[in-house]
Amino acid sequence: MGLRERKKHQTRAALAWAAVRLIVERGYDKVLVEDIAGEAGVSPRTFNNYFSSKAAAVASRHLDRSLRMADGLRARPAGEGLWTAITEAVVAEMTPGPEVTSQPRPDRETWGAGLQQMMAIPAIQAETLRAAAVAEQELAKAVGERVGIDPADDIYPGLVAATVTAACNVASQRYAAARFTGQDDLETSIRELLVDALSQVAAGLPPPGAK
Amino acid sequence: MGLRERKKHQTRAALAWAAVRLIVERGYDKVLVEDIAGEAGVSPRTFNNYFSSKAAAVASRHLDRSLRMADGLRARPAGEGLWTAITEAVVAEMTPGPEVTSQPRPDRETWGAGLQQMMAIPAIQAETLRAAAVAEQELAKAVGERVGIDPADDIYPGLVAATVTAACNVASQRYAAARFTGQDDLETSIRELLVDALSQVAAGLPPPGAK
DNA sequence: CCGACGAAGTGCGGGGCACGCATCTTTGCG
DNA sequence: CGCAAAGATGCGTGCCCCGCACTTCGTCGG
Repeated sequence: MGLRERKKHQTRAALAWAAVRLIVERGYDKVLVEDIAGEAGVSPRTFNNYFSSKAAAVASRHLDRSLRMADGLRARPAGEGLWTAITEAVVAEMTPGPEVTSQPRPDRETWGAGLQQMMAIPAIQAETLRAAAVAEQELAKAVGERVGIDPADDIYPGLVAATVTAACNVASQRYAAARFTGQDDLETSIRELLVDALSQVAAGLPPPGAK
Repeated sequence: MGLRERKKHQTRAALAWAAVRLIVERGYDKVLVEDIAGEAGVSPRTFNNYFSSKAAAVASRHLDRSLRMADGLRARPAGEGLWTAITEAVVAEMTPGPEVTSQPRPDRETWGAGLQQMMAIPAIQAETLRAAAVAEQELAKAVGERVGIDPADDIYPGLVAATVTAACNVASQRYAAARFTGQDDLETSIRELLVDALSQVAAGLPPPGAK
């Protein structure tokens, strides 16, 4: 990869990160495109060469993460069961790294509150969901490869991908909600939430004694 | 319901419908808010009293339909199995009424092409997904009522709702794709697609001989 | 090594859009 | 019949998104 492409990725990442950081700190409508561009050291016009909106910049991180899930799934050993492979690939991407968990507690709470504010903005929700939908296509391909079914021929890979995405959304939502409730021994429990949700959908969600 | 509220609903419906019709006919960026408002016999400013954007107006029909699904589920007989009830409620809302199927064939194809164009616009996709997500909450409540589990206590209702929504999305997507492929003996097969997708997710999507 | 090519960054300008605010009109109710 | 509330409208503003033209700088063939 040449210098050119590397700089491009750097700029993209800088813009996306700046967008998230500033918006979490200040609130969505108190951050101008100008601010984000400035933070990343480029002109405002350039921002829109990378992202079609503020919301898209924020969602791009989610998109990238979701795309890495598909890659992660492809990287799982071939002998592994489908749902085990999926669960591992998902958990690997959804677990916060040390750059988060090593933050001092009060900072993390401030950040979490800001994050919730941000995710409450309709435009952000919409773009985030769209990002998930885009990545879902890629996930469907990866699932198709693993089980040997072309997504174009059979609905199965698409259904698995959609279901996995849905389970992730529910789990994250619940994770965020629990934080608000107060209890936050959740550093590990995001994993548990995901494992639980995925195993339930894999098992087929039977109605009566469902749990 | 007083006259006031009825007029409000009328105006809302007129705006939403005008938005869809004009955009399908002309293309998203060749329709101004002004046009939609004019079509509905209301001032441009009023449009934004009802919808926060063009895309939101379009998605509102999807939102309403999805909300009716939750109501439809509540209306199913109590003895009926959960997934049967869900399937019926979903199919009831997703089946196009006679006002569509009675259109002359060429008109319907033109309309379908325009619809696909519209659904290809990122902003529309995003808002549509968001509408589905909002309605999903309501669906989760309805599921919770039916199985006697509070969505706040247990993840199950949320998972069912999310999974159902996902299955619907996959089915519609596939329905639209098939139309593009040329074969359109699909008037009934949207039903079959839904039944198939829902039964698969209900059964748990086992990997090997999945079909 | 160099020169042309093409991709990325930038500045400018315009068409809309979303919304706050003040005002006018309609509705429902006592 | 008249008034309080809710809705519709008009106006003004700040921002956004993008098209276009121009500059800058990696990249690659000769």
